[in-house]
Formats: sequence, structure tokens, C-alpha cells
Amino acid sequence: MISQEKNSGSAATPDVPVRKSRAQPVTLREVAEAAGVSTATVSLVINKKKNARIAEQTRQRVKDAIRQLGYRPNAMAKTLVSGTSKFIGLVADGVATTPFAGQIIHGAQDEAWKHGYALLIANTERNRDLEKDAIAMMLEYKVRGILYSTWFHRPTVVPETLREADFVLVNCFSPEPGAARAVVPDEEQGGRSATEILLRGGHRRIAFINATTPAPARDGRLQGYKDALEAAGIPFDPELVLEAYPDQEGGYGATEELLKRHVTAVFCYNDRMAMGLYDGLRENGLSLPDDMAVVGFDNQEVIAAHLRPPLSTVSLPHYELGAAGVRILLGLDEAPGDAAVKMMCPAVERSSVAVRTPA
Amino acid sequence: MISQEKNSGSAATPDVPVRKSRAQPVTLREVAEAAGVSTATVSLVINKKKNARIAEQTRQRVKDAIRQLGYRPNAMAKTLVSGTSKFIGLVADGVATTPFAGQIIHGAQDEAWKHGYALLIANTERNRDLEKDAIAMMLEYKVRGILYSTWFHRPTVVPETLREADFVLVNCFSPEPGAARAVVPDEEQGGRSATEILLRGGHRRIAFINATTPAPARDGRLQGYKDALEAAGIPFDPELVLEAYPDQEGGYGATEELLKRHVTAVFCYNDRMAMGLYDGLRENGLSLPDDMAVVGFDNQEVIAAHLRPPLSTVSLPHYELGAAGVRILLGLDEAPGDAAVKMMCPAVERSSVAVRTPA
DNA sequence: GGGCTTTGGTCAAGCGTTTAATCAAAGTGG
DNA sequence: CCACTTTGATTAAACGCTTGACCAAAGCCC
Repeated sequence: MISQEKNSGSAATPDVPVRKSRAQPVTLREVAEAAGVSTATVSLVINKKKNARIAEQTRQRVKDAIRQLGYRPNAMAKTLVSGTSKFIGLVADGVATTPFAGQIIHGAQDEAWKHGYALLIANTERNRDLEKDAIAMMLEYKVRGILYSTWFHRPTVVPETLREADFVLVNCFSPEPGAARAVVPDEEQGGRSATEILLRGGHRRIAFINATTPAPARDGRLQGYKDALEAAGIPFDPELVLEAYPDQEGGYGATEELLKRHVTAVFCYNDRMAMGLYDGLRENGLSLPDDMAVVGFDNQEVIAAHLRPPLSTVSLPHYELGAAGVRILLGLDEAPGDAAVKMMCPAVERSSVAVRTPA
Repeated sequence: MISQEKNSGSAATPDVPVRKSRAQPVTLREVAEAAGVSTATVSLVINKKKNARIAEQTRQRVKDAIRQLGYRPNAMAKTLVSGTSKFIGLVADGVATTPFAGQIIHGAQDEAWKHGYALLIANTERNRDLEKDAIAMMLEYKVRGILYSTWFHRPTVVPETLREADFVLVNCFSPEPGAARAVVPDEEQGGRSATEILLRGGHRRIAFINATTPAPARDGRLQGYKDALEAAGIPFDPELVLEAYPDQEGGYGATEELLKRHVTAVFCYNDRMAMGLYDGLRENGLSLPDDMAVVGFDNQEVIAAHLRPPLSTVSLPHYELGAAGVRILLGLDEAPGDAAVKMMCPAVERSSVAVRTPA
């Protein structure tokens, strides 16, 4: 433990004004000494307290000292005093499980940052123990609040410990109403929008290939489909809704059944199914979009934008979900007490729907 | 400022042993009082100091008090004392820009967690100011170190402020050698592996559709392709390397040129190109994999695993990049001082390559 | 039974800030 | 010239925890 002077590097770098290096961090006190004032004064100028009376000259002296020494506040000390940090925790049940789920991180990050908060993230892989630890960690770090998110829209039971913090559910919701603030995609509206794209194309016989897997999306999109038909004065025909596993193979596999229905258009539960369907249709000698119009759901960029023809679809607002989550958490957006906030799923039209000339 | 007693909620919840609620957090001192010991003692049992002498009985009393009161340590106070937090910062130039980039977050998160660290993330969108702020924030929170990552493999100049922390570059590297620890994918090996899949299928005339966009990947994969051919005793034919924009449209557009080369197999710069090529090939009446074998690169799940036929490709080790990044940061893995450490890109074979019966 | 070690624990300083209370000097009005 | 206000800055406590130094009681040995 030999005493150690300023220069920690080996190569002597003469009189660099701003000191950068990885040594003992400069503290408030050092700045104060350098500026010949008390630490209180330095604190005051740093935080620009408006009712603090500091001579302009002194203020300048302090600022110079800060620059000279390359001072950085110790956020931990600050937090200790204030009681809560500038962190927002994000616990996710799958950080990169699905490509676009990353968007909720993205949205949350941007919005948090905008309000001076940083994101602390934890991946739980749906492991309850891991989850508990993650939440505990966040609590210990005195996060402002926690965003509890899932990679696909689903009901979830909120973990007990979560209640120790301010929190909001993102892309999921509590079955018991009013138990928690939440924000989710508006599946019904999405289903309606998707169907309307087809309707606007002049189609009347429209099939819907739904998912076999139970989920709010499955019920919601179906309802949206029905609503849109009804609004257009088209009677709902149960024969026209098929079901398949929601991936490419499912879509491909549904081709045959679909063809039997003699429809001119089809709304697929998601883009992946649409992708599979493209293949099936093509193998049957049909050409898109003329022989069959198709719309998907999710707006999964890699797929939707680059299929041939590019797929018209409806976007899952993951980014907005994340952003809205932090706004609600911070009390910037109103959250209705009774139910989850629903975020709109905007339609994005590309060219997989041809306008059908009336027969 | 009326004095405030324990129960802050309105509904009286009688004698719940573990107190959970969002009120004043319980402190070490309160636990100490409840257990009838000093705060020092409590601290000692919490941290399981092995050379501390505490009677088993006392230890138990303290533990009970902790449980009773629902005590949670204040990580900020801890950090303040110790000087460095249990955070690892991750600054990324695009959190969800590309689907699999999320995997580096994922890998970093898992590995960090494994060693008791939490991830603090910041998205910079390649904005230098944002980046500086993000790094400053991390520094202020006394992160253990920073992972500086990019969403695609590229050279980068390391920001000045980054040097104030312990850091490692992930998926990018500094042009000046030895300037920074870094971990990147091994593009050459990847290119070799991709080519070898084709070679093993018995193919001899193998085309390579490279990207038009300059990048380490472009050079590396080409080199790998050459190396593999050479090792197989096949002379390199510049005629067989085409170039296109690295997406579906690029792959599709390259079809015609490719067909002129009379090859039996093709290695595409990435999966998206391969996807486009599938369409082009099919339109020309070719069937995969019999008329043409194709391998991609990236192993972009949504695409590669679900094309028909499923695409053989080479995986970009984003998860491992993130994980290795924290290991290097933590000094768990050796990092060669001179160059970036290269992570292997493993081949993943599916069924887009038919074994060619020797002519 | 007096000095020594061991056991079980406490004391208090310190980590880097913030902030209410306080204070000294200078200015102001009558 | 004195009482009072304003200005500019300091003092010191507090935030919740860790840790080296210290201490009292009990046990041990000769």
C-alpha cells in the first residue's frame, strides 16, 4: 500500500486538463477543496438549486474545478440520501425469445431515458425462482418501479414480491380485474383492421386461419374478424375459420383445407403462417395476390416486408407497449383502474392484397 | 409530517408474519433492535462472514428478525461502502434493430446474473451524445464495467469516456490493435463451415453470393469460402462469386446471374438472401435441394428453420458473444492483448443440401 | 489466582451526498 | 449609528451499511 500520486498510467502524459483515468474517483470534497469552498456549496451549484444563493464568481470557480478534476457524482450516494434511484426495472420472461419482443425493451428504454431513468433488466425464462431473485435485486437497488413483461400476450399471476414495488404489467395482465395496472395490444381492433384490409380490397368470402393455441390473441383476433364482417354486412360463416399451429408449417399445412372453401382472401393469425401459406398456395399453382389475397398479423419485419409479394399485415405495438409501460409507471399516462390499457395495432399495407373487381 | 406507524395500508391485515407493503423500508438498525443486537452483528450474519464469531443462538435470532420484518438490504448503501456496484453496463447501438441482436443482451444478462451481476442497458442509436450520456450514467452508478456492443460486426472507435471504465467491445473491435479487449464472431471459420457443408454434400462447383456492403463479414466469409475450396483441392474461380445487397430482394435478384454459372450449390452471405433465392429458383422451375443446394449464414430462426426446405446455415453466436463479453470483463476468460477473441460460428445443418451422387 | 487465550459481540468511523439550520458580512433605512 | 434584511456560504446531521479496533466475560493453564 504505497501512497499513490495522481498519475496512475505509466507513460507520463503532461498537463492534461481533464483528468481521465481509472483511479480513485474524484469526490465532492476534492472538488470543494480545489475550489476553496465547502462541499455544500459544490453540491448546490451542481444541482442548480435555484433558491440557493451563490455568487456568480464562486459558481464559476466550482465549475472550473469540476472540469479540471473530471468530477463525476456518485449516484449511489445520491440515491442513498434520496431513497429512490433513477432505475426502472424490467423483468421479462424471455429477452430474445421472439425477435420483436426486443422491441418492448427498446420502447421502455427510450421512454425511460427520456425521463432520466435507466433500465435495469432481468431475464427470467419463466422460472419463478429466478424471477423472485430478479425482483429482489431490483428492490434492493431501490428502483423507481418495475415493468413485468411477457414475450407474448397472456394472462399471468403477479408474483407476491412484485407488490413491494410500484409496477405495471406489460403485454400481460392479471386475471383478477383491477389487481394491477397493465398495458396490452388491442387484439380485437387488430383483427378488425386485418379483416378490413381485405374488405377494402372488395373481398367478401374471407377465411381466417386461427391458431390452435389458446391465447388472448386467438380469441381477440377472431372477434375482430367477426366484428369487421358484421360491420360490412357479411354473415359470419364458421366454415371459413380454420385452425392450425401458428407457424410456417401450420400455414403450409392449412392450404388444402383452405382451398376447399373457395375463398378469395385469407387472414392469417400471424405472418409466419402467411409465409407458409405462400408456399402452399404457390405449389397449387396459385399466384399472389391475384388468385388469393392474404394478410398476416405481427408485422414481423424479416418476413412480412420481404416476402413476394410483400405481406400486408397488422403490427403488434411492442415498442409502444414498452414505452406506455414506463409512462404509466411514472404516472404520466392515466391508467384506468379496472382494466388493462389497450394499445392499437396499426395496419401496414403492402401488396399481398389485390383489389378485386366486382363480379 | 405526522408520525407514522407500521401499518400504512387501510385494510387491517392482522398478524401477517412477513411484512410486505410499500412503506418505509426496514433498515438494518430496525432488525438489530428487534433482535436485541447491534447493527454490526446483523451485518455479520447477513454477509456470513466466516471469521466472525456469532453464537448459533444469536444468529438464529437475527435471522428470525429479518424474516419477521421482511428486511431487504439497501444495495445503494452497500455499494457506497464498497465502491463498486454489482452492475455491468451494456451500451448498444441498436437494442432491437435486428432480431438476433437481442441475443447478445440475452447472453450478457445470463452470464452476468450467474456471477451476481445485473445488467444496466442503454440504447444509443449510434448517437454519440446519447452514448456519452449513457456511459456517464453508468460511470456514476459505479458499474463494474461496460460492454460496448454493436448490432452488426464492425470496426468502431471507442469513445473517450469509455476508458474511464473497465470495458470490452462486443461484436465490434478497435481498428488500432491492442487498444481494447474485444470479442467478435469468427467470420472466416463461419465461411469455411458453410462451404464445407456443401463440399460434404459432394458439390464441386459452388457459388458464393457475397454482400455488396463492406464489412468484416464480407471479407471474412469470402476468405473462408476460398480456404475451404483450397483445402478440398478445388481451384478458386472468381467467376463464381457474385454480389448483391444482403436481403431477400438481393438474393432473388441474383438468381439469373447465378443460373448462368451452372453451379450445383450456392453459399449465400446470409439467410435473407437465401430466402429470396429460394423464390427465384422456384420461379425458374428448380426444386430444392435437388436442383440446387443452398446454405445461408446467420441462422435467423424465423427464416432458416421454416423455409421449405429448412435452410442449412451457420449460426452467428450472438448469445455467446454477450456471455463471453462479461466473462472477459470479469477476468474469467483470458483475453489476448493483441487482437479480438473470435467466437466460433457453428454450422447448423437442415435439409437444403442434398447429397450429390458423384457424376 | 493471576495472566493468557478464546468467544461473542459492540463501537464508531467512514463511504459521498444532500439539506435544514446557522452564521458572518455587507447593505439599508430611519 | 443601530437594528434589520439580504447575500453568500458553512456546519453538521442524516441516508443505511461495513469493518477494523476494541472490549467484557468466560475458560484454561500452571
